Amino acid sequence: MASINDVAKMAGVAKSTVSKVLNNYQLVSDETKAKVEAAVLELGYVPNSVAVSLSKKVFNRVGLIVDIRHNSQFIDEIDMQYLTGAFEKSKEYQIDVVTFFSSQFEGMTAKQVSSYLEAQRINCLIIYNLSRENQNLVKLIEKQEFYCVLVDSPIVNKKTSSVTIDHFTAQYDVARKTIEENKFKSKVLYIAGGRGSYITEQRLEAMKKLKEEIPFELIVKHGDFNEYKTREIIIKWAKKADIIVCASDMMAIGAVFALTEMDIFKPVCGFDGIPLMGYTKIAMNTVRQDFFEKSKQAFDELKKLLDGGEGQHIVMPYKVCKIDYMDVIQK
Amino acid sequence: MASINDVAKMAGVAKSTVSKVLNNYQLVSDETKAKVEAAVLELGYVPNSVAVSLSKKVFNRVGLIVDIRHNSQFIDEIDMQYLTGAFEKSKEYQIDVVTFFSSQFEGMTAKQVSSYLEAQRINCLIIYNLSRENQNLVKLIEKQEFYCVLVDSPIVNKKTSSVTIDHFTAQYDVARKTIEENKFKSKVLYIAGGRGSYITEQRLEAMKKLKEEIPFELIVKHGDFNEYKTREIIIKWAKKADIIVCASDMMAIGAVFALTEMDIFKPVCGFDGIPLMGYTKIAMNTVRQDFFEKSKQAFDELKKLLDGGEGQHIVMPYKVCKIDYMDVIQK
DNA sequence: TTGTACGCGTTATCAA
DNA sequence: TTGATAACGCGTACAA
Repeated sequence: MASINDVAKMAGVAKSTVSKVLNNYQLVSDETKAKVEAAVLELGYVPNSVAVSLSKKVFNRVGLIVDIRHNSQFIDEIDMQYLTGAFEKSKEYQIDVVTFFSSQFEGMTAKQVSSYLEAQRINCLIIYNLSRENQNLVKLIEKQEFYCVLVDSPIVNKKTSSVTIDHFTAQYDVARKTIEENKFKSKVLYIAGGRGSYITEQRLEAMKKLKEEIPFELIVKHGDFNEYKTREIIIKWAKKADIIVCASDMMAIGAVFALTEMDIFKPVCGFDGIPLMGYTKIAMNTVRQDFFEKSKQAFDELKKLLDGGEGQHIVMPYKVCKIDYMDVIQK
Repeated sequence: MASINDVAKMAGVAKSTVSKVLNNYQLVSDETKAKVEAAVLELGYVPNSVAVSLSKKVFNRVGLIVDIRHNSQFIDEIDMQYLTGAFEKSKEYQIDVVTFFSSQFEGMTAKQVSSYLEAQRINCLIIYNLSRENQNLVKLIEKQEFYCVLVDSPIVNKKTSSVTIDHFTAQYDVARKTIEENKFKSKVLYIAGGRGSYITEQRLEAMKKLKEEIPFELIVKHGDFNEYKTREIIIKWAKKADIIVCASDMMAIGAVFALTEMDIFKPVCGFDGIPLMGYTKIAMNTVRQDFFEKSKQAFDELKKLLDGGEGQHIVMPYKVCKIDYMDVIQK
């Protein structure tokens, strides 16, 4: 591993001059610049990022906080899409990332979380699907000690941006479509996500608006994005409903499988558009969003913040459609 | 962020003394030790890892190389299990990890890969499911410039360990069981994985042995672990076979779905035991292995290498069984 | 047992 | 336009 000293020696200049060339200072003659660049190429010199960070006193490291729920053996593909998107961007920008699971922070105070992250030299966060119940993280964002980008939570301040789809309109669209496609629709069972999650609240609001417009009787139960819990709700409540609207595909899959076992049929719609849906061979309306792209966008926003930009709100597109197995496996 | 100087000042000792206390040197009086520890606690001092690495000249960073295939929208859960296992251990050992996709290194020379990794201060690798065709990585391992742990590739040297299940016996077991359960078994279609993959070769050997023992006619086709390709193989060859043995669950799922569409039934067995299988509601024999655990074990082996141990070969357990939806969602 | 001084690889400042 | 030198925070030989 060649160091800056080796380059300086080979180019016959001082190491501070090498540093200037590398960091694009103005006051360097073309001649010495050329000499230095030749030496850099010859030695295959790459600056030692550790030393750079020590000297500059800033070490940009991004903590990715993913809300992986370990209550099923199946690891949510959504989070995987989020992570791969962020990994890709981290390579592009040459910024280190560290992955965390939000469960890690439960039971800690905001102060504890903050020093835990500081100890790992993390100064930025991308938080996916923050729950309002995660008080410590919410406080962290308010304190603005870290640069933050929130995916699917509508908080913005000077150091915090937000990247999300319009959950309200999306839920409205997919539910309206499903309800209108069906003959019996006087009773709708809505299986909401986890209490405290921002997206849960927005989606629930959409259902309430739709209820006024159509109208119908709305039964709301919380499935907490948990397939098994949804299953139990279905067993208990499905008979009372004409149509079942779920706030996530995972819950919708749980609902359909439970209905099948009960040997009754009710229209169901989901939310997310996950590829797994293709494998279940269930054809239901859902909201398709590009998690990979959303995560990449989030990283771009983070980069803007690091470059001195102010926090802003970004809205990404979605599509109401069905997920087909053949489309999924062909890419 | 308190530094070692702050601690020294508060404790009224020299910073080198603080360092000694922190690094558990023997020759420090209990009295000063107590003073220093009190100051550390008081200030919430955590050593600056950047400065530590610069000073020690070693920066342990692990590159995780996963073989995510982007030829399907569905991201392989196996890799996700591998990554989460490694992430968990990285926190336990306080060692940084960086995730790479093997496709990134295709077309690079061994030298290029090596300096690319060096530039990122990576000195360890965990490589999941290495393909023999990835010549640059194979050379890297042989050169022993990095501490390596290979998951599912049987290479071991001084700086390289291997963690794997017994693919030969596992493939033998599941195929034998499936064949014996069935009446017609004179022709077996074996859909192998990617050419060049170590596991592909071991599993294929098992089929050849079995063929001699039972015996039956063995037709071998390469599905490259690709579901879509498997589909095409099935459409072309399924009629010629009594039983279909697949070298992975993803391929097995592709096979079953294709057979269903062709409206013919043939027994199929898979390999891996992925939770996705539960969602397809297909009941087939497969080899269940714990990817999460395998990855954690791999990290443990890496730690041993870093602590001065020699490379060794670790064999993990597996189980021949079926994957049930209800088991999957309940955990 | 404690403290001093130097090195690690880089950037920033200031004098030449 | 260049070069010498002091930080940055820590570990460690060596002197006290």
